[in-house]
Amino acid sequence: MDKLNYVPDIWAFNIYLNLLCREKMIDLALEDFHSIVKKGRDPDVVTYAIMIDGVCKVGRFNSAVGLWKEMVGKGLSPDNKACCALVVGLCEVGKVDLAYELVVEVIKGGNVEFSTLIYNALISGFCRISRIDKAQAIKLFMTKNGCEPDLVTYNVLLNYFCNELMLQEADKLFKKMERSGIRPDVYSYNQMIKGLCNTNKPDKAYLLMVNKMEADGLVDAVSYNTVIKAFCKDVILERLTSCLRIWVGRGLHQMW
DNA sequence: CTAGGGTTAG
Repeated sequence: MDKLNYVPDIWAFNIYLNLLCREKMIDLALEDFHSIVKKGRDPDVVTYAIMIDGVCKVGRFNSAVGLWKEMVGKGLSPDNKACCALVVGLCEVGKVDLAYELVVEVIKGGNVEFSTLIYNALISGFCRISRIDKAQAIKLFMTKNGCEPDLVTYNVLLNYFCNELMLQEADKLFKKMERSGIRPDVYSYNQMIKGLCNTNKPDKAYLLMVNKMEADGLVDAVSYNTVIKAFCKDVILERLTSCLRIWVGRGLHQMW
């Protein structure tokens, strides 16, 4: 095309840039991206989404933020996919605050319909930095905006509650999920098992696994590993305490 | 319906 002096239209450019990004040839992609303007074509939202996704995938988050600001600065309105590229990319490395700060206006603007993906990425990001308040607020917001929480939304929150040993909350959420017509999957159950094991109830975890999960065909290596590890820990703890009891009972600790 | 993407566990 260059030889023939044709200037590719924006569609051709985007397909080409996407290919370069997929091949991780980011520097070349950026170079050609900048030449778009020189050749008289204006990058559009798709171009920016491709580039933002591409730079995030190679860990260049500052470039992603720069591209985003450039896009907004040009008066382009980011759509669902552009937002996803930035949010998913930034949340993956724990920069959820920055991601939220950048897209919050777009989300609250109400002009764009968002997929659950973007909400889930934000909820997961906030859970990871223990901002459950923020995560819950986003869950409420998505429902209000006509985007129902899905299996992943629930699993992300279950993961949080189980990690924080808030089992009653986890239980409540689990039931709520079932009431909403969402069938828990292996992830959901494995989170519950983890919660039970970490609150010293490996027997309950075992029963859940054998009775409920096996029956539904929802059991995998993670389930068994979690329960086995908990049982092992219990046995070790039991023996350790009995050793210590004898040790103290004989007054041996006073010799230290 | 000419292009861009995928979030959660041991």
